[in-house]
Amino acid sequence: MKTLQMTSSDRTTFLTSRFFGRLPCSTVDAILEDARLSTFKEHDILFHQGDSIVDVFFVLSGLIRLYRVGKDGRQADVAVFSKGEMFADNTMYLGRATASAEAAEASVIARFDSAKLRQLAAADPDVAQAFIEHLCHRGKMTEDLLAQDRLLTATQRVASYILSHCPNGTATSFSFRLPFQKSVLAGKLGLAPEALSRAFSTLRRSGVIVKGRIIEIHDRLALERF
Amino acid sequence: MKTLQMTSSDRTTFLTSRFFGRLPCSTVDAILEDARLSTFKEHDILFHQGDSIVDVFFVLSGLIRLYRVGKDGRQADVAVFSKGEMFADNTMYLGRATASAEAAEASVIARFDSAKLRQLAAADPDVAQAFIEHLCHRGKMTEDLLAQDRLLTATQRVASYILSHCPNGTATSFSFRLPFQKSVLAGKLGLAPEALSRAFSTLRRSGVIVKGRIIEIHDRLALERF
DNA sequence: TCTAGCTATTGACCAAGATCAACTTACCGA
DNA sequence: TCGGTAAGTTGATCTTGGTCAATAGCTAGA
Repeated sequence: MKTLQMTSSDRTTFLTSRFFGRLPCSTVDAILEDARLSTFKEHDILFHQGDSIVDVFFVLSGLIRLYRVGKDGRQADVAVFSKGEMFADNTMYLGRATASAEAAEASVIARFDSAKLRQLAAADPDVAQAFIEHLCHRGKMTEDLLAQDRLLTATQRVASYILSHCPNGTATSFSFRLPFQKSVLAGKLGLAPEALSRAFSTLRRSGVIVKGRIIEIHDRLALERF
Repeated sequence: MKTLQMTSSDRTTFLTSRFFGRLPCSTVDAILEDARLSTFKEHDILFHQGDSIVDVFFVLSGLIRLYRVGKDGRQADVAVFSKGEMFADNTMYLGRATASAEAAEASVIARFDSAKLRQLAAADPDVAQAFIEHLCHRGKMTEDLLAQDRLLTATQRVASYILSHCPNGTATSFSFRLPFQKSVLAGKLGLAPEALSRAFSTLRRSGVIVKGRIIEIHDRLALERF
């Protein structure tokens, strides 16, 4: 882990993010003054489930996965965060990490002091609002995963994920590049990597072609029928 | 649905709840002035997934389940709320219901105007903090369910639920009464009712005896081994 | 260019839980 | 007290996805 200086590109990442983007620049500046940047190598652990956490984290680049560990050592992902996303903000109030955090790729992470942010949230309604909105959104993402796990088959979950990357408009074919390894997508969707692979294989008959990280959809309507 | 007056017992329910309990009485009084109470019969729908919601809801008595509906009409519970719990507060900021709400038992529900609560949260840091803490807690509950679904078998999930009702202390045997029908517990744990029944049957060999809604645990340590 | 290691795919097998059906138990109202 | 209905249990079968192993493909470094 190495300490870094913030670049103007980093600053842009903050300003265009969900949390910071709705705050006045002066407030953002005040918060960013306190930012401490670190790099993490792939597989580095940021914190463990149950740890006392005194920081809030933000992804400047790379990928972070949150996971819980079962008694038998197996891991289950509960969230994945990419560039521009804040995480572990719930620990400002819960105090302890609800899951472990690991860098799924080499990452640059900014950290902010929880106590200072709590004070700022108490003093500035805009900051409190930003947290409330962020937590509402985060909660919906988790609820989405729970509902999908409970309602959909593996293939339907993959189809749904693909459709969520469909550009707006009426195009029936499109392609996109997976922003991470397939094993990370498998974890996010609550599947074993083999099951993800089989789901892609099943979707091949519905016009989904996988070339490494590139996913080509030849018939969007066929996907929507899953 | 019938409109009701608030009783002193209702007021106590508010004051001892997670959300209201941490607020000054003057703030609680201001919020409760706006409360509108209604009764719902079992199976009454409060709102549907996707509805525009302009209220925040609170359970004074009874039981509310939030569920999502799949394309095939199947339902998956994503949360269950009992007396003293607030729900659909995320719609203050998301605007639309992320799930449908149904009374799982005859219920008395208080409703509060979202716009007024948003204004109050913007004006009063204590109210904003109460929402933030409530959303953090709520998010952890959802993450708990997601992680359990992904990590545990049906029997382990039931064992875990039972252990969460274990009184503090060193007693190795105890009993408690399920606060709702078993079919509601099944939904909450993401199981078919038959699967819940089989899990209880499996746990019989580990000292768990089911008598209607009464669950008797004869060997807590055996349960902890699941 | 080649080799080693990592990622992903495919095959085979097995376990868990859903689904459907039938039966039992419990509760409520007449 | 009796009958009807709802809740819960149990059996059988099927589907889905996990696990383990082997293989293929891809990438990076020498």
